[in-house]
Amino acid sequence: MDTDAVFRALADPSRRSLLDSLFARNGQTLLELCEGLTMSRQAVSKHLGLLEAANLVTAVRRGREKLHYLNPVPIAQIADRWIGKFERARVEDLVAFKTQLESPEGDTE
Amino acid sequence: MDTDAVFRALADPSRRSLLDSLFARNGQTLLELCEGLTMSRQAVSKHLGLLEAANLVTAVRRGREKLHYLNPVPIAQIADRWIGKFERARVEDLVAFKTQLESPEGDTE
DNA sequence: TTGACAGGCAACCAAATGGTTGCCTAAAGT
DNA sequence: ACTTTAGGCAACCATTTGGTTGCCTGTCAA
Repeated sequence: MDTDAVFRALADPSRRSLLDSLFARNGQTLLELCEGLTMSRQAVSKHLGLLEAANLVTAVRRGREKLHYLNPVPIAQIADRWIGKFERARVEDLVAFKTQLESPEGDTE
Repeated sequence: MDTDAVFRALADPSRRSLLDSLFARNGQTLLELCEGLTMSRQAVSKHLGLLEAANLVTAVRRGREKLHYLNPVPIAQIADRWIGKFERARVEDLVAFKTQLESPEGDTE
């Protein structure tokens, strides 16, 4: 499990919004993921490649198209690393509270 | 809350090991954090600057030294973003299981 | 079988990043 | 007062990174 690949993959805003897109609708093709984006298909393809290498996205070929699925496991491992076992419940409640406070406004990223 | 700063701060292995160091012992000074590291003090200082800007580390000046503390909240927010409310329990159990399998060996990063 | 469509590969470019060195400020210790 | 110690600031350098364009492979439909 290559930890570094996960963090570097998450470092880019375009890749994060790709994950958001898959979180909203799982199993999209490359061209579907390109929709609404300004950059070229090849750019998106590269990003997906990094996300796959980091195991954040799993891809399945079906005929000539490729379906992409979000894999939440590496993300859960991040939280596991720096949040103490006993701290966890407290911090998660705090986060839920904060996001509820902020959500009425918007704040996408 | 600048999300991008958080992810970019986490993207670097040196910065992640700084967080590890603070997770092991909270409230360290710059020079303490430099111990055992190969890079220069200024490099570490820069890294800490990014971690502070991302709000992953909170620093308090005491006299001429500066104490650094790990803040787990932004990390919890990451998990919140891509792990569905109902998926969470399942994924966390899976991660706990996987890390238990891997832990006997070592695998530091 | 010919054309259109989904995607991959490689070369290339501008910008950001991690690191260095050198010098500066401020708080303690003697 | 002088020196040491903790840390900050700025300029600079090599490498990486995100993006582009151009071309190639494979699958489906007419």
